[in-house]
Amino acid sequence: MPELPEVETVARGLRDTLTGRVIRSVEVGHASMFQTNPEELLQLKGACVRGIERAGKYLLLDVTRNQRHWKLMIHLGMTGKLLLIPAETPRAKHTHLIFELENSNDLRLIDPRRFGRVALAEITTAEPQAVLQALGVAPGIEPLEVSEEDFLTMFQKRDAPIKNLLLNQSLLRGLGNIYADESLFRAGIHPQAKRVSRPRLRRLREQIRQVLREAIDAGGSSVSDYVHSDGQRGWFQVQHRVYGKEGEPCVACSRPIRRLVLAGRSAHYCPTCQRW
DNA sequence: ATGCTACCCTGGCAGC
DNA sequence: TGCTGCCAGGGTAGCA
Repeated sequence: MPELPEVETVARGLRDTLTGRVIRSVEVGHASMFQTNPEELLQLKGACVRGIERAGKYLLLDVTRNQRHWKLMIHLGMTGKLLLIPAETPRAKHTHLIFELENSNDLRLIDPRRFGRVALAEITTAEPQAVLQALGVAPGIEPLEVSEEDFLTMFQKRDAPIKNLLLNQSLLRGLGNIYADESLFRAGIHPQAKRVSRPRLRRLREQIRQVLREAIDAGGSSVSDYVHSDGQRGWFQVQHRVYGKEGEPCVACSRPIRRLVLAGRSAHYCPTCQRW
């Protein structure tokens, strides 16, 4: 569920409170959540969280103990929540990871559908790239950092519908269904368009950056499950122009928004404002 | 190499 | 009030 703005909001919400904290105990739940052996997570008992960052839709925590250094990857899938809450809070159903911190708070991962993933990699002499690969982090470029030239070359030679390409995390990492649809609408490009021209790709890049920045400012989109690490909802959903608006009038031309299925997902678009 | 489908899960909601 | 079917912000294996 969470895309780049939602994951960025979670990372920001955790950064100040989590950085410098010691993990007093570790509890792991359903094994299918763990890409690496869940037993390895138990090594983090007594470790200190040094920092938290976001790469695409992945959260990356730096953790150290006795000169050893790990990166912990947490992906929230569709329904994952990462909450920082008082330790005495009753355990929610579908809780799959608990870090009890030394300040009487817990960091808890709750994910009903279990589409999320957790992986741990020790940082030794390996190249940073190899560590990210071991953690299963998609190799795509950050959409807020991609240069115009890289963006153009990335999409120009591909033959798939532009919406499918935007969802491919090994090209750009961080866009999901909501922000792909919203960016294409703002750029006036039909989701099924192929071989999009350079001027229109430039416009698309600008609109992607714009919509992501606006969404981060609004704390992300809370459509169903997503909440910040403190349980608060995001508010960008009220600014959606096409996502979830099938049948409603287009904000630009008043004709009804339509929906089709692409890459196994709903694509929402305006058939008059968005051109092939 | 690239593109597409089926599948992984649970829960909420509309319609009967 | 059930029940059924459909839908959902994620990714990936396996096949053309």
